[in-house]
Amino acid sequence: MAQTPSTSTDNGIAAADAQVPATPAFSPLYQQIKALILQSLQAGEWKPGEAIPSEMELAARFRVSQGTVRKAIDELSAENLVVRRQGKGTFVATHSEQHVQYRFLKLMPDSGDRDSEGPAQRSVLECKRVRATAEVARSLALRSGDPVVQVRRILSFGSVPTILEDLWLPGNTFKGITADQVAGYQGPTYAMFEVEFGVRMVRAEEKIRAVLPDAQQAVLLKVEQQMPLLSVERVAYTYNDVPMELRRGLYRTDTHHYRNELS
Amino acid sequence: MAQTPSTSTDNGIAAADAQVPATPAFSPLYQQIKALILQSLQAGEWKPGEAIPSEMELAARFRVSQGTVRKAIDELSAENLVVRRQGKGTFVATHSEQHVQYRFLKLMPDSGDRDSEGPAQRSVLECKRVRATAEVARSLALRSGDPVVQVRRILSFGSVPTILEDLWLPGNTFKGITADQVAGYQGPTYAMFEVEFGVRMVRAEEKIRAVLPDAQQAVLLKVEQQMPLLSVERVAYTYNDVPMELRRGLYRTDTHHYRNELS
DNA sequence: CAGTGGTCTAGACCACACT
DNA sequence: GTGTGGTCTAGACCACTGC
Repeated sequence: MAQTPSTSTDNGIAAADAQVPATPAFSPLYQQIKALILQSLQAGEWKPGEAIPSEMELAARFRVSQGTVRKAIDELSAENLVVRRQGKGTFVATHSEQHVQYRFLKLMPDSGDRDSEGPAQRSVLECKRVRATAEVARSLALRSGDPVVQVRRILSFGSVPTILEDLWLPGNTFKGITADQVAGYQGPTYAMFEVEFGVRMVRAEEKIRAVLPDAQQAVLLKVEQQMPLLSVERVAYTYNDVPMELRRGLYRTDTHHYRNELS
Repeated sequence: MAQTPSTSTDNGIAAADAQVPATPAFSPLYQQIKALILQSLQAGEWKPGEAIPSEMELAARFRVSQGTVRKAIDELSAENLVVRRQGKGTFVATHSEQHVQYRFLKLMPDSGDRDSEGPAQRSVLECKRVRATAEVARSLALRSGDPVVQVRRILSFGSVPTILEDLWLPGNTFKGITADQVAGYQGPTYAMFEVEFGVRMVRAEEKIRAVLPDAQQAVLLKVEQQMPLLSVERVAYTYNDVPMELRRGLYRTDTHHYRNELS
């Protein structure tokens, strides 16, 4: 990693042959540093909420300048993997105590903000071991029939059932998860995943549709079957784009709306 | 703007009194540079698609180092106001010829990508001068009764009507807009706004709901009234967070879905 | 006070695009 | 080759936090 301003453009890739590389495979130093920090993050060298070493320390460890470490951390920070706090340090991001609770939930009350309606009440209807259907397996990069945990729950705001959700989790990683754990944990469920299973969700993709509930769904949400609902299918990923959760939600949108910012 | 490493922390804010400032109002140099570049962008000093001066030139103009200009442009680039191209220069972002056509349209075909289904066919149903309702006025920061232009159109993919949209535009800025302009322009409508009216949309907010169409909407989209549709209400903003368009779309989501990425 | 992240500079060199 | 953005360094100083 040592590299002075007058170093060659070698890049650490020991070419076994002198053929013209199809891809130059040029990767700036700060990207390599970023990858190394990412590895430590992934390996759990620093736990969620903890501080990572200071920029100077990391610079010394990797034998690069502070500026290079800085640029690496800049990107990690932009990806919400890490949070900088001036005067204090850089901390591993966490779904707990994050000033943005419910980072992945975009449903907002039509009037007021999320604080004004208070926290959601959760009631877990089911939490059972099942085998992955072809569809679930595809989303979670498993094989059909692999063990998964399915959780069904309802989120209510002001005692009005608003979200009906099904979660599918890889059975091996979430071995022994119980309904009580899902229902009883204080704070976001993704925070519980961090504490109890060491799984940190880093990003997610959602596919949104308008649908009508089936008979059972209508009963559970206490709405008529003619009421259109938002169907939100989410796949959440840990590090390295490994999918770790499939979630299908039905949202009432008569008093709430899904809010999105485009740029 | 001249500031050497040993400059005082003055910051250009000539304090009229010595009271303790409620807000320190500290703004780093690069933020001030960013604001200046933003002003030039807004004033139209460089047109969409054109190159802005090189980093070295801007550094000389503002009497700061290249690194400081660089950080200013970094943020403008992150906000999609400007596009950097190594070896060529930095260009004013545009909705035309942007490799990401339809930057604000998140509706995707269920199978394949947007290229595979080809461009949308547009048919403009209406384009008329009206007076702003209270609701439209609120969204566009106008007063009730102010002149606005309302456009209604249908977007079809593979000759299947998929989106029914109403657009409201401030009448003063979009004076003289015609249905032919909206329908006939090659490329995104937002690109037409840039070329014909000098209006560049920079960001947008959307509120999404599931709804059933009324009788007229169902006829126009050629769907049954029981088919749930996505209602997408968008407010698009120019520079300085000035709202310039209100758009209400009804999306079919039986063959398409609204795609969102969370992080 | 010391330690952290944040800003700014000056200069060198690299990768890329055009001519 | 020239000019552009992109990377990297070294060092200084500023702003914030907590001891």
